Amino acid sequence: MSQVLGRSGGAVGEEPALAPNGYRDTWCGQVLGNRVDGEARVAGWVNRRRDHGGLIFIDLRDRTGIVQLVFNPDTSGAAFELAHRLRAEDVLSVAGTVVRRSEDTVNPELATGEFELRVAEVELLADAETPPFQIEGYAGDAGEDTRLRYRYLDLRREQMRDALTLRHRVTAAMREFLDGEGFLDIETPVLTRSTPEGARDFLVPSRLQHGSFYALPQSPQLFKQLLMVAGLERYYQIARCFRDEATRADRQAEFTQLDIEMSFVEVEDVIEVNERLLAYVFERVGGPAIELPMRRLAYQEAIDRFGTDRPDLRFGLELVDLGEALRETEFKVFRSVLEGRGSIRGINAGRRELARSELDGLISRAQELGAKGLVWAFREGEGWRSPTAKFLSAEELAELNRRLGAEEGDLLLLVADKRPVADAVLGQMRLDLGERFGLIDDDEHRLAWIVDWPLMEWNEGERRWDPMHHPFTAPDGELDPDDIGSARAKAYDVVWNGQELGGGSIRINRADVQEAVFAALGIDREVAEARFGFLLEALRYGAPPHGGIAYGVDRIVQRLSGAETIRDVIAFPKTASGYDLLTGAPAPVEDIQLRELGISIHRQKLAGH
RNA sequence: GGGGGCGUAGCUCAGCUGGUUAGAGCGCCGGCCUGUCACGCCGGAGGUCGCGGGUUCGAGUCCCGUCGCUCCCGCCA
Repeated sequence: MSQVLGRSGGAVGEEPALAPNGYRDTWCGQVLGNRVDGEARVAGWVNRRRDHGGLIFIDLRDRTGIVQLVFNPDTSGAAFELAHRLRAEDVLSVAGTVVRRSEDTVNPELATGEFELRVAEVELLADAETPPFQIEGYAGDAGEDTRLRYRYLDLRREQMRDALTLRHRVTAAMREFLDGEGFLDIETPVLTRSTPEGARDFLVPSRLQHGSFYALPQSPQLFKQLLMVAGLERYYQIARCFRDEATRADRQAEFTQLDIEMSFVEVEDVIEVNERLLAYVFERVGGPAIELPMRRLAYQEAIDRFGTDRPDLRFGLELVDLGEALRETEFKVFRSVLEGRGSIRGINAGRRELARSELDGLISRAQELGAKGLVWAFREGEGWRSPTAKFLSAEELAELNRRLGAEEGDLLLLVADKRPVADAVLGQMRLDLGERFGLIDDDEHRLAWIVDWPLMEWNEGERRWDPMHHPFTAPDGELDPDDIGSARAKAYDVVWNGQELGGGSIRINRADVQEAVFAALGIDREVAEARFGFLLEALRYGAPPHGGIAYGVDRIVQRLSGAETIRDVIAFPKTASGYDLLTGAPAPVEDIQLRELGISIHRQKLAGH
């Protein structure tokens, strides 16, 4: 992933003024030009020591950067003696004279490289054991498990400081904007009620009610709706959320959302405020400029043209539906798919030359993605060069070429399968090919709203309707119980270069509509009352029309910083299997703690096999 | 839950079809060095080859199990 911010655009912003104290009166990274020949005191960590015998250089590091210290026995014998014993990561406070370096000793690589501090006085504030890895190594970073085990050392690295600084600037900009728009920052509970829908909950046992559990929130969804019922009108929260599901490069079980909710709004109102929010945040942190209003794309159009509900709009290679061209086909493979109400879809990948082995690679990739096969072809004259060409009539080939806009030499890829499979396969292959053929410009940024979502989707495995977003999303228009499949939702996602940044909806604000949606989802009245009775009840007491959105803060920062994984923008992340390698969590607890909670655990290992 | 990759010195890694005493760079320790900034030069220490079992005359290397890290699928309303 490319870095979106220029270095000057700055993960690290202008440093705030430093209140001088006994340890320091300026930052290491601050340009010392205005203090030349004056006294200065700085504090920080020994980044590197270069001992020349009669002269010792130390790079002193603090949050803002590095300054070179010079220890010369002619300046201070005592300081020189101490400097000789200093080692990496020792913590110092030093005072001395700011000196402009001579022309030939300037270090252009260093922000403070024109200056140095001639040390007269040094105090060793803390000494450090040899760190398990070099803070600024150049043989390659330490492995991630080592970095996480000693995260407090890993965070001393400039790259990590920059990531956390950027994260701060992003959340600060969010707060600035929302504060200016009249939103209230309100905290909601972390110990809450389990709602078995959606992801697996993290549970917290109750000591006072054995056998009962709190759940950690998957999102503040219901509480923010209650805040709207309560008349708070505009709410936001940078909220920690928890989902007990597998971790990924862009997913942690514990993550941060920017959660927003507004009253007396429709879809357009929410989108309008949020476009300005994103533009403001990006502008404040030096991210890409956002043109407003942002592009809108209906869900169905996104699926039709890109095979996904979060399309990367930076390049073409759009999907084309080819069923019409093959209605009468004799080719058995296509025919049986069409008769089974499947679809045949294709991509024109443009004029390419691929070896047979590369084409085979495309076929395996398609199969890996779930397709039974992949038809490849190159347009040649009026027809195709393709193993499949002989099964298709000249008219069919001509019509396929026309629909795909195929010109001489263009590579055509077709998938025949159930519609969702064909979409998923071609949608992903489109991304693969865009990358492979260099069609994606890293400096280009396309943000778009995906709107006009289906309200529900059919879950074939469970043979029931599931909500596309969540069960509190307002239907667009009346809900027809006999035609659930065509119900639309007042929902919207914002997508950036093929990644979902956030999503939301107008919520149901009437109890009868909420009950009808629960019924359509196959949640009967009693169950609905038991699980969501408090919401239904609140909706009966005068709930304003309301809606909102939630953003993945970690992902936004990851994207802005160009980090490979979400873990690189989280101070203390967990590993793929959910461990915190620094603290050792999760860990066994004392038996007495379990007894207090009324929990018994089978300790299999006590048998001692 | 499933599939792939990885695990060798403090760190990053090399180690061939199984074969004598397991190597490199950085770091660390000692010595020399007054303009380096990835300082340089000389010398040195440092290994349960993740762990357990098996095959073999012999295992870092092959097999089984297990633990950990990681990527992907499932999952993530």
